[in-house]
Amino acid sequence: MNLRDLRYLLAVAEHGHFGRAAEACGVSQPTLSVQIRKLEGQLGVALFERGGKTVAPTSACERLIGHVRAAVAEADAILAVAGSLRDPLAGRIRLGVIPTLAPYLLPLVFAPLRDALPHLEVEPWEDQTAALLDRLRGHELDAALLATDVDGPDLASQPLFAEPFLAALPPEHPLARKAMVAEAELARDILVLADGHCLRDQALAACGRSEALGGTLRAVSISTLLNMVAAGYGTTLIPALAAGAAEDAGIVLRPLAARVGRTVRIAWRAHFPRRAAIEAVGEVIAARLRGFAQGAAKGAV
Amino acid sequence: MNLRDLRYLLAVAEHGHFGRAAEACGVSQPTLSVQIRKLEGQLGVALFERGGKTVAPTSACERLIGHVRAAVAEADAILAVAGSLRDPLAGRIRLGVIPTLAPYLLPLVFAPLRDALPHLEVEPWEDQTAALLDRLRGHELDAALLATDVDGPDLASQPLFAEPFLAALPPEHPLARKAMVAEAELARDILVLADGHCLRDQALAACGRSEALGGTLRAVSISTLLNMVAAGYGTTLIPALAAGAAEDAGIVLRPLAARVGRTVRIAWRAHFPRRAAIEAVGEVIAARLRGFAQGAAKGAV
DNA sequence: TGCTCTTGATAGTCTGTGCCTATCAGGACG
DNA sequence: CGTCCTGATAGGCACAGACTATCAAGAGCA
Repeated sequence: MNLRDLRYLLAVAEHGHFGRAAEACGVSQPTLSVQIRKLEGQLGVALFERGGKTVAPTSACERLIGHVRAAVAEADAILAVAGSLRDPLAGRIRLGVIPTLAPYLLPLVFAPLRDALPHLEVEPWEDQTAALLDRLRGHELDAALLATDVDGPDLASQPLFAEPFLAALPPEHPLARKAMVAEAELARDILVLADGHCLRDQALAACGRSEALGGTLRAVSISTLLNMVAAGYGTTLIPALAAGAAEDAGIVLRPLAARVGRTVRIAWRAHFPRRAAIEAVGEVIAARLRGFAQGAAKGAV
Repeated sequence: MNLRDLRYLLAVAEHGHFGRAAEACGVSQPTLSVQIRKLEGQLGVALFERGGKTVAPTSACERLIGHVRAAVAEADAILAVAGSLRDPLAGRIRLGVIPTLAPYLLPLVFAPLRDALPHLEVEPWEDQTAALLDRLRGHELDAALLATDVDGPDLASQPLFAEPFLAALPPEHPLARKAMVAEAELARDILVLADGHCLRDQALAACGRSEALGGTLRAVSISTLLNMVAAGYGTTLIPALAAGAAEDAGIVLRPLAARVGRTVRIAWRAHFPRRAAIEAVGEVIAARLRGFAQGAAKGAV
């Protein structure tokens, strides 16, 4: 049994006439005669009573035709839905974003994404790098915005923009009097995020330490860190997109002598079939942040 | 797009593995790979993301799969319903019966029909011959029990049993003293049914008249006729199956000298596809009435 | 009654497609 | 680094579905 046969059956039932049904189906009349007869053979029931001039559906046909209509309607629905899904720049993209990026980047790119890709529904998911990669590999996410390289042949990625780090100092800190801070100078009293944040490792590496300061601080967000710095507990190192939040907290920001920073990139499964959507999202974000590396050093976003 | 392809799609989605899905479908793995890929091409969307070891449905696939399941389920329903309709001795037969036969025959054959053809639902419809033939030709009935020959190449029929006529007389009627009545003797004061009843014409023909007695009587049933006879308004001629009703009304019945009668037959459209059901019904009725022609003359049914 | 028109069925043929086996390619794992 | 697993690809075969041409059966009409 075949969907085509079911359409033929519907056509004959509707027209009550093989010739006109064949015309409606765009095939020849013998084709319809043969296929309907074959269908009757497969089903084991007569579907039509062929009289001299009339073709009338049998009661068996009437019992079946509701299901036939339903099957054909579902098949049409499949085609219709597939048609609406055909646009690679439409649909939903589940996008993971690391916590040190999400609160500062997403407000910047939401409107551009909506404008440039109106049919793409970007659904953000905030978590740490390792969790995002797990979800990405587990098909729970389609892409992720990370600040680290990704490895493994199952994933691919593309850099979007460079984000410098800035020294964040309490106003009364001695280093706040300098126009520029050397990374190593922060090592003495730097505060870093909790385990699992890529920014923690990057900040420690930047100032030449391999271990965090002893202590119980387990800051889970840059926001917490900034409050600690503002209260004079120490210094820290923040990504440039968080500059606005830092200044709002009354913190002094200084560029770093070696201009260290991180590269934000978008990652996806190598076999993900809607790569075009990923690349479009990445391009919109990159365009929004273009020239950011230069401007950020001067505090402009 | 093909129902087979949809089943393949469901199998791959369910197993997440082309090889095992192919085994479940009873085809080779390359067949599935090719057909799924072809389906993706037809739909214009990727359905599965093939990773190194994993096959995961895309979001498009998840959007479509409900319709796919529905289409396949409807197709299965078609097969299941067709299977249940396959028995030619099952289903519904709309059976027309003429009014001079229905009230006397149906009570006799209902139980035998139910016993012999338990899956066949015989739905009686009572009307005069011409109306029954119209409905039969118009596919509103599947068969009809008539007492006349049918003509035309579009209809076929088969005799079931012979039903003699009996003279029905008021007890005080002069003819009631005779053991047997010659048909012509009834002509003087015979009462007949209204226009359209085949029995009217047959009764008139039997006693050699071509016109009914003048008058306003338009009896629409044998029952009315019997009441008229019982009241002494005249004589009539009834089919043997109505003998019981006549005797209940206190009417004297006499066999006819020339043994005229009618033949009850079943008629159907020549192209009606469930001829087996018709013939089975006819055979049950004929069997029930077998030997009736002889017995009826003696008043036994 | 016989002619013609309509309509579905049948025959013969061709092409496309679905299936197979054999083999390749890429990634995982010891 | 070789081996296994898994999906993709290639080549060949067979059948199904489509076409054209034609037949057969009824209906309508002269």
